[in-house]
Amino acid sequence: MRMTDERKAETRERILAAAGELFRSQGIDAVGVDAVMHEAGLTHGGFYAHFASKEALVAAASAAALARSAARWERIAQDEPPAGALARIVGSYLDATHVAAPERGCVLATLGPEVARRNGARAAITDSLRRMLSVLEQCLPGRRQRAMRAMAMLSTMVGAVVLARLCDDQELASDFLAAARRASTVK
Amino acid sequence: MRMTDERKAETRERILAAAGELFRSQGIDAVGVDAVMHEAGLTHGGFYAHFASKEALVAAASAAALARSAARWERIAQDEPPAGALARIVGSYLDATHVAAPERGCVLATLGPEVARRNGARAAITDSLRRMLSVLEQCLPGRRQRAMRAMAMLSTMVGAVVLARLCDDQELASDFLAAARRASTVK
DNA sequence: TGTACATCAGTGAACGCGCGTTCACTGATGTAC
DNA sequence: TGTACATCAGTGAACGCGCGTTCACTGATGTAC
Repeated sequence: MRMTDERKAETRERILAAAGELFRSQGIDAVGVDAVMHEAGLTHGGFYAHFASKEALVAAASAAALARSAARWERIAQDEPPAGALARIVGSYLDATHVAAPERGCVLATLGPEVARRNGARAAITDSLRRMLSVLEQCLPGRRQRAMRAMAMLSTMVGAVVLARLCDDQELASDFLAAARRASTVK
Repeated sequence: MRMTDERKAETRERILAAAGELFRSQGIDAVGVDAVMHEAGLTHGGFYAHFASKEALVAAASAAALARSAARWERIAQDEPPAGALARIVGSYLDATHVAAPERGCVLATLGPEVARRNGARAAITDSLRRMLSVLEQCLPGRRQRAMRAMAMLSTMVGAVVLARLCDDQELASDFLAAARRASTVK
């Protein structure tokens, strides 16, 4: 069944995508290698042709998933004027759709604490985290303390999504999003 | 070895405290019932005299740990005038000591996404979450939109601690804390 | 162009291990006489 | 007050199960002649 290098790379991407979705929706430790491979349409034994260990997959999948978010933000910032880009980024992040779909959502809010405990994964996402901060910084109005304001804004966004997902009460959840939106735009 | 009801309750508290620390520092799925019981100075078999299942422990330990935070905030708000209380609460939350000690830190930032995936635990912490919001609201200056501003502030605090723990770079981590402190006090 | 061989992504059975849970037990303590 | 019994928190061996990882294999495809 030998495939060309290109097809192998495609399979690897499929495994990464499956892992990214499953880890985000169920948590890293709750998802086994076999579940990831099954989701990717393969059997579990083939996993080690692509990754050295589950830890390596965790790092690669977290990094890939966050890199997608970073790339999307960068695309928005290139296509629109700063104020509009910022509104789009913040608006889509602090949205009930995002809260309801962790499997496709921001890794910072779905896996933040879990990734923070794993040195490999933590190191692997740092680059995307900086890229996201940089996009916010570029889009922010005014000149003073933009880096700091970008960090505070990202903190508010991540925290609001985490807290909205924690709420048993739908109304409280959407209040968290509204409050964070207000804090991020009125400024 | 029969103990009086009081001693049984003490043992239960010891199990809850051990679970609270271990879950927060290593993650819920990474900590087994036997590790919790060993940390509490007991053997694993006795666990089921206190809890119906690991899930029940997760809910009880998360709730107990967050309730401690809520009680501490309430005590501070009672002992000090609003502005001072707010500064103390925010200052100790957005502190490098807090970031460095997840095992004793706020459950929202250490286990937020993990608890959000578990219906039992999520329901169990809602009360403490509301109490914490209520304390912030009481301490906030001004009258307009206090509930909303309290939610945005808690979001910023939780997000900043999550992100500071994610940073591979110590300097970036303390920048997140400083940025969140600034956003929470300048207002 | 056709044939023989080498490659290696993916298969599926098997491994040791630690998990959550169960259970027969034990022995210190509370209760009844 | 002293003795016999009941209780049940805690012990430690055992259970079935799913985990991460290994490995002999297979067969479609690339390469050499």
